[in-house]
Amino acid sequence: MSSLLPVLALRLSAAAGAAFGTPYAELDPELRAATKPEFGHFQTSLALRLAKSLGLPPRVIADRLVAAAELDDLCSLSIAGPGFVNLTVHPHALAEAVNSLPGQLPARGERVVVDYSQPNVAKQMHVGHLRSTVIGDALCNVLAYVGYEVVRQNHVGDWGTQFGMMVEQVLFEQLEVESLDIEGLQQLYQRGRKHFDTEPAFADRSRARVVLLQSGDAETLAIWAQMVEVSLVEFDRLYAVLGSPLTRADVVGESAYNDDLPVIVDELAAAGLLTESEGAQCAFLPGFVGRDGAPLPVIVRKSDGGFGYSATDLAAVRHRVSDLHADRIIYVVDHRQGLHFQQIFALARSAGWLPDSVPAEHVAFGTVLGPDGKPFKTRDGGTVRLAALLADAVARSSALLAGRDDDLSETERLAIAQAVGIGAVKYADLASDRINDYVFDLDRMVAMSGNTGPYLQYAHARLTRLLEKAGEAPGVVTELTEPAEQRLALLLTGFGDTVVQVASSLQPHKLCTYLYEVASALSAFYENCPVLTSAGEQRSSRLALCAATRTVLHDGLGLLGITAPDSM
RNA sequence: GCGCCCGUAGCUCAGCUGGAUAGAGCGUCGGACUUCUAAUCCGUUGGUCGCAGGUUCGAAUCCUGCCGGGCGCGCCA
Repeated sequence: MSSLLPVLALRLSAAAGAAFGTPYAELDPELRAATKPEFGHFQTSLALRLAKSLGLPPRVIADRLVAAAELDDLCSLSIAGPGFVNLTVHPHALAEAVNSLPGQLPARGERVVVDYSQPNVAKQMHVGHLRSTVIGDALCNVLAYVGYEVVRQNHVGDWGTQFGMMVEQVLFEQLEVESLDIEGLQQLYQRGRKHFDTEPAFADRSRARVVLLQSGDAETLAIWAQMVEVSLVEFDRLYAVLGSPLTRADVVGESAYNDDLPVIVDELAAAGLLTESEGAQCAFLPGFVGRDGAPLPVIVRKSDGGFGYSATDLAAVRHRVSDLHADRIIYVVDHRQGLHFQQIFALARSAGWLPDSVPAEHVAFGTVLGPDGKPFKTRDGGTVRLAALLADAVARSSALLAGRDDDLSETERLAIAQAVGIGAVKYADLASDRINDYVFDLDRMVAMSGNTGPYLQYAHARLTRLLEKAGEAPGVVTELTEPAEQRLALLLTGFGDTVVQVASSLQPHKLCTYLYEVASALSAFYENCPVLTSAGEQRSSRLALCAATRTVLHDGLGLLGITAPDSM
């Protein structure tokens, strides 16, 4: 017994069954955290909801429920208001629950494939990639925690017509690609684009070069591979700065599906799902309409014979189910691609590549906005480089750190500034519901008060210091007398349920909200309950409570992909 | 035109598998440092939950219709 709520809910269901007949034991009592301290720790409105079907006044039902409940060992029950049943957990049961907080759940024998980050070769990573990477990392951690085997897939944009143009420009300029960095590649792209638009002969050569690339011409592939390499070096660098576990082993770029694309089209055609329309091979699915109510196609093969991005996405779905044996597929991609994924999932199911037993979910997220409330851009309208953004954040936290008088070494200070700056950005990205847009505001992100990363990190650092000073290893929680310590203990027991909920709803902000509540409860505890200056059993019990809180904060931040330094 | 998403305190956001007087933070104002790290804490101020109907014993939450905003709707991904 460790997570209180499920146990209490089960017992209440049993009580309903005993009092009103077996079928009622199936009812979820919908046990919730009490809305007010005077209502105890949990509350249920079960009696109110049963009033109609039982034909009895709610309070009578509540009376019988309480009489039938066998909960004396865990909590006391009371009836209040129109018929709410309030549960107040006994301190010893609460203490026991804190002492046996569950960790990572056992393997469930299911594999989840998570597609996220998706940077593009020859382009600087920007804020859009930040969101996908940060949210994707957090979800991978959470899914692993609840027992999934997580397979990361970084669907890097490394294929397509623009690479024909870029290779052609490299040859034209007689460049050594190895000498370029990511910025050099991006500028090369811009020169190539201009060249393409102004010189028809070059445009023709570029188109021919795409064919060479896709058919495996050695010289073309070599130049392309160098551009990919330069880009991956940069991605690796940024993942390191971000603290993302993504590696090259997770990169399965668009190019990886090149050989599958004809097969995709053939299989769709064989299944009778393709129609030629305006020279393109299209799948028209029921329920998808565009402007003027016209049927909306999924274009798998373009009129010029090339494959559309939908073909690549379909190949990826197929690969993930049949080769990677995914039991669940997740795409962390911005909300504007919602319709696209609806189409891909529907078509993949029609084609038999995606069985009904495998859920496919588009984890959509909103746009990062600038101070003007419009999509985040530099002053001249350019893309904000992720590298610059992160450097700014670290500089900001570093400046705050510099204002403190402590005895940290320069390396320690740097490491903390890094953890706080990056943590601040990540937390801000995760703290509100991902579907909402948010304004990128560094001042707010690095603030030490409010629902921010630094605030949580600070709570963790204080606890670490306190436990170091204690001079004894924390034992177990034995007494919880003060309301502040009960409230904190109660919250700690909700950690596991919160993580399970996030694994299901794929909403990391629920974990943020929970951790913030823990940190707030810790503050109240801190104010009201002296730890180091208390004595005897009270001291050791409070130390144990602090240790448990520190673990929850540390692990919770870890699930969010945020480092929790031991001092700040 | 059709579709998806959003609209809660001055600002930024929780709450929305319906449940007791709608919660935080920031900001305002006022307090607490020979610190369990004041990068903190406590108090104060503040809301027609976009509008109108409907379902219900009960609606910020569910349904319908509006209003306002964002995004999407065939060969970019």
